[in-house]
Amino acid sequence: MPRAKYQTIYQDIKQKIETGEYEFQKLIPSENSLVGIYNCSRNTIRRAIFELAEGGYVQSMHGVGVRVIYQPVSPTAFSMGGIESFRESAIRNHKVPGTKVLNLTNITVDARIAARTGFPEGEEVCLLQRVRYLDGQPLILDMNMFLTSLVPGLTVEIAERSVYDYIENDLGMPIVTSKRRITVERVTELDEKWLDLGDYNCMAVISGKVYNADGVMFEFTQSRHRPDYFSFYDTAVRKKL
Amino acid sequence: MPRAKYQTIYQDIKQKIETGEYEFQKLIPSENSLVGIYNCSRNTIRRAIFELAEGGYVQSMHGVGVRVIYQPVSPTAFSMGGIESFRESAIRNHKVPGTKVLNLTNITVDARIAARTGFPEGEEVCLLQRVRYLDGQPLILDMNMFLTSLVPGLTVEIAERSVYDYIENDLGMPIVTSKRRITVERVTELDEKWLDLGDYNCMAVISGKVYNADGVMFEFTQSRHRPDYFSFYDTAVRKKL
DNA sequence: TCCGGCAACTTGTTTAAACAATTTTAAGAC
DNA sequence: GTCTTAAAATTGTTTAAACAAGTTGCCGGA
Repeated sequence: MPRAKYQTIYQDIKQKIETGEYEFQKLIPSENSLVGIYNCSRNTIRRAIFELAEGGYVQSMHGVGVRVIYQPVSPTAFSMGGIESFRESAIRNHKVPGTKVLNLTNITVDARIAARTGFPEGEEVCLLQRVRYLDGQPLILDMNMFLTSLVPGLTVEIAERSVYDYIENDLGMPIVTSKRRITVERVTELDEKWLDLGDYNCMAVISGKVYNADGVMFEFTQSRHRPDYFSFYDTAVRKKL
Repeated sequence: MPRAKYQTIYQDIKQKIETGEYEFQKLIPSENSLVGIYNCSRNTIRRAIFELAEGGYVQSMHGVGVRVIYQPVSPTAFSMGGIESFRESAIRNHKVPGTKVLNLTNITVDARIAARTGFPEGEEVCLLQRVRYLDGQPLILDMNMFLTSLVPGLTVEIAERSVYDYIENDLGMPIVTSKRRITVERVTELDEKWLDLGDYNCMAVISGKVYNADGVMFEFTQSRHRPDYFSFYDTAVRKKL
């Protein structure tokens, strides 16, 4: 439930765009009109519009108006984007999610791991490896490392359900920023052992560092996807220097 | 040259972070301090900080301060992110760029192309295919389609240099929003013909729709990268509903 | 020593206003 | 009719102020 006014307005306009009430390529009402509609100040309207522009819904044009540039995405395969859990993505893509936990152990960060993940050497982390199923097919191999000091008490039951639910709701630690890197890497023995790969010799890999509300990196994650079930979306707005 | 005050402040703080004057994991001066430093209002400071947060440089903490979470990226291979041209990316990655134009023809959009690109059927577009070299190695296969009505007068010379320079500087059409999709696809005959692939049977593919300042999609682009030279960066900030 | 509570500081949200920059529209001159 | 010019409308930037909400630290009381 959005408590801030600009979030309510954002949601309302977004919905009007998605349902077609505000048509593709047409202009939405001017900022001053929206001030009257939502009974708020122009700044609040502008903030909502700003977020819509970032999501690729609209584009502002100086002296002209705000144009709708949203078009629905054809829901092929398994699309991603933004910060969301596997479970959230699966539901959004109308797939039945499944999870098998391969490994859940505590380890100490050595030099090699420190260089690859960014965790300080000597720190205690919880290593979690999982196979992800969509409609029964094993398609994704997940590896997570959580700082034990910030994410204690992980169990196989939690890992099978949703670790993010546990972190945000049970531990009460908000997740804020996520820095990700997408690469394509060669298939490994582990990939071949656990996934249905066909004759693919590459995997789509998302590596990410996740920061909590204190700005501390508490998770390193690597997600290996079978190529034909991978699709990542991104909207970029060009900055003027 | 940033003309707006918040852009100047953004650049200044960003530089202080990159040079280490504002240290990793430390807090930058409070908003009220920055108001004094830059002699402006708090809103202007907040806007600069907001943009820094979006770029993954800082993270605001309610009631505490603004923490630096920037760490330099190890410059492996060919990294991407944001909206930038091949030439800009190459220079940023300290590689020598090269381009060979394979094809430059005008075609009319048929039903199949319309479905894949989003261009209206019957529209005239300019089809451009290029091989991209980094330090002499053929690594990327680019395909672009430009709306002829908005991007007229394309020549092989322009295609060898930089089409974006031509569009933004010569035609004076600002590029604003770019919606991209990253997938991994099987190698095609064209890939094998023009690129050094080794035994890879997959390619990293970036498909994008590019919109100008009028909110009109004027370009569809597909960029096929050899896996080991592909790396895409993204920073996501979790929204509160 | 421990704990409560208050004060000070910090970021988050909202309003109001003024001016700049750009585009569109309308009025008017020819 | 056509062109020029002015007015109106629209988004972009900046300032100022007030209050809300969260965290820190200090001080005093038990």
